[in-house]
Amino acid sequence: MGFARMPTNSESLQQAVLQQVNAIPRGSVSSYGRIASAIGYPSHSRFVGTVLKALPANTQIPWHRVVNSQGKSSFPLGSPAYQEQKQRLEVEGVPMLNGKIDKGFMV
DNA sequence: GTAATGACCAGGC
DNA sequence: AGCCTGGCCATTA
Repeated sequence: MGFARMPTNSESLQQAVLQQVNAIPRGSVSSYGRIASAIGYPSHSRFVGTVLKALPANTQIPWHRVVNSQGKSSFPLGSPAYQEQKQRLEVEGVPMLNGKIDKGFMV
Protein backbone atom coordinates (compact mmCIF):
# COMPACT_ATOMS: atom_id res chain seq x y z
CA MET A 1 0.00 0.00 0.00
CA GLY A 2 1.33 3.27 -0.98
CA PHE A 3 1.77 5.55 1.88
CA ALA A 4 0.39 8.92 1.06
CA ARG A 5 3.12 11.47 1.43
CA MET A 6 3.35 12.90 4.88
CA PRO A 7 2.79 16.63 5.05
CA THR A 8 6.28 17.14 6.37
CA ASN A 9 8.10 16.62 3.11
CA SER A 10 10.01 19.55 1.74
CA GLU A 11 7.73 19.99 -1.27
CA SER A 12 4.75 20.97 0.84
CA LEU A 13 6.92 23.08 3.06
CA GLN A 14 8.27 24.84 0.02
CA GLN A 15 4.74 25.52 -1.21
CA ALA A 16 3.77 26.78 2.24
CA VAL A 17 6.73 29.14 2.24
CA LEU A 18 5.93 30.54 -1.19
CA GLN A 19 2.31 30.99 -0.21
CA GLN A 20 3.31 33.00 2.83
CA VAL A 21 5.75 35.16 0.91
CA ASN A 22 3.08 35.75 -1.67
CA ALA A 23 0.77 36.94 1.08
CA ILE A 24 3.05 39.76 2.23
CA PRO A 25 1.18 42.97 1.33
CA ARG A 26 2.78 45.52 -0.94
CA GLY A 27 4.60 48.12 1.12
CA SER A 28 5.19 45.66 3.95
CA VAL A 29 8.08 43.38 4.80
CA SER A 30 8.46 40.11 6.66
CA SER A 31 11.38 38.05 7.90
CA TYR A 32 12.66 34.54 7.31
CA GLY A 33 11.86 33.60 10.87
CA ARG A 34 8.33 35.03 10.68
CA ILE A 35 7.62 33.04 7.54
CA ALA A 36 8.95 29.89 9.16
CA SER A 37 6.76 30.40 12.21
CA ALA A 38 3.75 31.20 10.06
CA ILE A 39 3.90 27.78 8.39
CA GLY A 40 4.25 26.01 11.70
CA TYR A 41 8.00 25.33 11.59
CA PRO A 42 9.58 28.06 13.69
CA SER A 43 13.02 26.42 13.55
CA HIS A 44 13.16 26.47 9.73
CA SER A 45 14.19 30.04 9.12
CA ARG A 46 17.21 28.88 7.12
CA PHE A 47 14.99 26.71 5.00
CA VAL A 48 12.98 29.77 4.00
CA GLY A 49 16.18 31.26 2.66
CA THR A 50 16.95 28.04 0.82
CA VAL A 51 13.55 28.17 -0.89
CA LEU A 52 13.88 31.79 -1.96
CA LYS A 53 17.39 31.20 -3.23
CA ALA A 54 16.05 28.53 -5.57
CA LEU A 55 13.54 30.88 -7.19
CA PRO A 56 14.10 31.61 -10.88
CA ALA A 57 15.16 35.14 -11.78
CA ASN A 58 11.86 35.82 -13.48
CA THR A 59 9.65 34.73 -10.57
CA GLN A 60 6.54 36.64 -9.58
CA ILE A 61 7.07 35.81 -5.92
CA PRO A 62 7.83 39.02 -3.99
CA TRP A 63 11.11 37.75 -2.48
CA HIS A 64 12.24 41.34 -1.99
CA ARG A 65 9.75 41.70 0.87
CA VAL A 66 11.74 39.27 3.00
CA VAL A 67 14.62 40.46 5.17
CA ASN A 68 16.23 39.11 8.32
CA SER A 69 14.94 39.63 11.84
CA GLN A 70 16.99 42.80 12.19
CA GLY A 71 15.34 44.35 9.14
CA LYS A 72 18.48 43.93 7.09
CA SER A 73 18.86 42.65 3.56
CA SER A 74 20.60 39.29 3.31
CA PHE A 75 22.64 40.45 0.35
CA PRO A 76 25.99 42.22 0.51
CA LEU A 77 25.73 45.99 0.14
CA GLY A 78 26.08 47.02 -3.47
CA SER A 79 25.58 43.54 -4.91
CA PRO A 80 23.14 43.24 -7.83
CA ALA A 81 20.60 41.40 -5.69
CA TYR A 82 20.90 44.07 -3.03
CA GLN A 83 20.32 46.87 -5.52
CA GLU A 84 17.32 45.05 -6.91
CA GLN A 85 15.79 44.52 -3.48
CA LYS A 86 16.41 48.12 -2.42
CA GLN A 87 14.88 49.50 -5.58
CA ARG A 88 11.82 47.26 -5.47
CA LEU A 89 11.15 48.10 -1.83
CA GLU A 90 11.55 51.82 -2.31
CA VAL A 91 9.12 51.72 -5.23
CA GLU A 92 6.62 50.32 -2.73
CA GLY A 93 7.39 53.03 -0.23
CA VAL A 94 9.80 51.10 1.97
CA PRO A 95 13.07 53.04 2.21
CA MET A 96 16.27 51.05 2.67
CA LEU A 97 19.25 52.78 4.25
CA ASN A 98 22.58 50.99 4.49
CA GLY A 99 20.88 47.70 3.74
CA LYS A 100 18.33 48.15 6.49
CA ILE A 101 14.64 48.98 6.53
CA ASP A 102 12.66 50.40 9.41
CA LYS A 103 11.16 47.60 11.46
CA GLY A 104 7.90 49.50 11.49
CA PHE A 105 7.30 48.16 7.99
CA MET A 106 7.50 44.58 9.19
CA VAL A 107 4.31 42.62 9.40
C1' DG B 1 27.24 7.01 4.36
C1' DT B 2 29.72 11.88 6.49
C1' DA B 3 31.06 16.91 6.02
C1' DA B 4 30.37 21.39 4.66
C1' DT B 5 27.30 25.21 3.40
C1' DG B 6 23.96 28.89 4.05
C1' DA B 7 18.94 34.89 1.38
C1' DC B 8 18.62 32.54 9.75
C1' DC B 9 18.10 33.64 14.81
C1' DA B 10 18.68 34.71 19.81
C1' DG B 11 21.63 35.82 23.23
C1' DG B 12 25.91 37.54 25.17
C1' DC B 13 29.46 40.90 25.48
C1' DA C 1 25.77 50.30 17.23
C1' DG C 2 28.99 45.91 16.22
C1' DC C 3 31.03 41.17 16.67
C1' DC C 4 31.03 36.31 18.29
C1' DT C 5 28.91 31.83 19.61
C1' DG C 6 25.86 28.03 19.63
C1' DG C 7 21.87 26.17 17.74
C1' DC C 8 19.20 25.18 13.87
C1' DC C 9 18.10 21.99 9.55
C1' DA C 10 17.46 21.16 4.35
C1' DT C 11 20.57 21.05 0.72
C1' DT C 12 24.71 20.18 -1.44
C1' DA C 13 29.25 18.16 -2.05
